[in-house]
Amino acid sequence: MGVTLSSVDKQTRQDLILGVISEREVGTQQELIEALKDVGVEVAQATVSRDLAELGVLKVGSRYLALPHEPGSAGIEVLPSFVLGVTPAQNIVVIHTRDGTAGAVSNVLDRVRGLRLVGTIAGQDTVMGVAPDSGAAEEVANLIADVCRARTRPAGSIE
Amino acid sequence: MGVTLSSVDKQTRQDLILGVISEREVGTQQELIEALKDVGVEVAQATVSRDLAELGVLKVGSRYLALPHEPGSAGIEVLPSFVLGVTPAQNIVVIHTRDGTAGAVSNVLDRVRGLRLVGTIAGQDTVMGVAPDSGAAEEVANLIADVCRARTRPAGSIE
DNA sequence: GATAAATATTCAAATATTTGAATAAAAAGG
DNA sequence: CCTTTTTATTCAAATATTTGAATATTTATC
Repeated sequence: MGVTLSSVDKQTRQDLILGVISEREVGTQQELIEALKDVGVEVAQATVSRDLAELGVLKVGSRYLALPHEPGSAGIEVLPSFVLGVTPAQNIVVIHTRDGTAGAVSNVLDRVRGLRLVGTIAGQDTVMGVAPDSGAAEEVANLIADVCRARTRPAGSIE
Repeated sequence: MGVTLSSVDKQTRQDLILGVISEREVGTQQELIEALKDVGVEVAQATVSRDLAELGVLKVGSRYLALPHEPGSAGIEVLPSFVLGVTPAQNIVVIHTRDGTAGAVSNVLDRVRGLRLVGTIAGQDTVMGVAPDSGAAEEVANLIADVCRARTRPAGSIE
C-alpha cells in the first residue's frame, strides 16, 4: 500500500486533512502541507490539491472549510440561494431563509464537517443552530455570511 | 476499466450477482456463471467464488442467499441463536424468538437482500414479516428454517 | 494589466487491484 | 474410503489508481 516516504494511505490522509482544517485555520495548501508534516505525513502540493477537491472542501475567505463529501448531497454552496440573513445571539445562530427553505438549510448545515454546531432545528423560514458557546456561534455566523458573500462575488459571472 | 472479453466492472458484476441470486434459484457457481452469461457477462469460476465471498453470500441448502454486505452488521448467520420457530400464515411470516431478541431478528431480516419481505415488525419475542403473497411467505419461512437447520449441522463442530 | 502567489493539470513512474488458468482443498455421493 | 463435484487459493499478467515533479492556469495585489 505504501507509496512515498513517510506515507499513509489516501483514506487516512484525507481523514487527517478534514481533521486539520476543522481544528486549525488553514489558509493555503502550503500551510496544509506543513500542518500535515506536523502529524508526520509528507505530501506534494498536487496531492493536497486533489485531496481538497475530492473531499469537496471549499475555501471561504481565507480558510478552508470541510463540506459534506457524500457526493450528490447538497453542499454549502447552495446556501446563498436560500439564506437571507444570519445573526448570532449568545450561543445560538439564527438564520433567516426564504420561506419554506429552512429545512434544506438546516439539513445542509448538519452535514458540514467541522462546523461547530451542536444541532439545528428548522421552521418555515428560520433555522436555529445551537453552538457550544457564544464564540462558536459568532464564528459560525461569520462563516455562513462569508459563504453567502463569497458566492456573490466571483468574476463577472452572472450565473 | 475493462478487463476481459464481454466485461463490466467489478461493482456492476457484483450487483448483477445479487440480482440474479435473488430472482433465480442458483445452486452452484457454475449455474451462476451461466446465469451471468445470459446477462452478457463472462467470468471465471475463481472470480465468482471471490465475489460471493466479498458479498457475504451464504449457501443455504442448495441455494445461494444474499446477505447484508454492510460489513460489521449482523448477518443471517446469527438467526439460529435467536429463532425458536417459524410459521407462515397467508402472506405473513410469524417468527417466534427468544425473549427480547425479536428486534434484532427483525433488523437482520430487513437487511437481507433478495428476501421477499415487504416489511417486518417486532414485539418482545415475536416478529411478523409481511410478504407480498402467501407463496412468498412460505418461501421465506422455509428459508429461515433452513438457515437455522443448516447452522446446526456442519461437520462435528460444537461451536 | 503586469507581477506574484496560489491552485489546478499533465505526464510518467510507482504501487495496488483485479482477473483467469491452474491447482489445491473441501464437500457430496456413493 | 474412493470418486466426483464444488469451492477456494496461488500465481502471474493485465489493468487501474495514486503520486510527485514540472508546468499551466487562475486569482489576488498592486
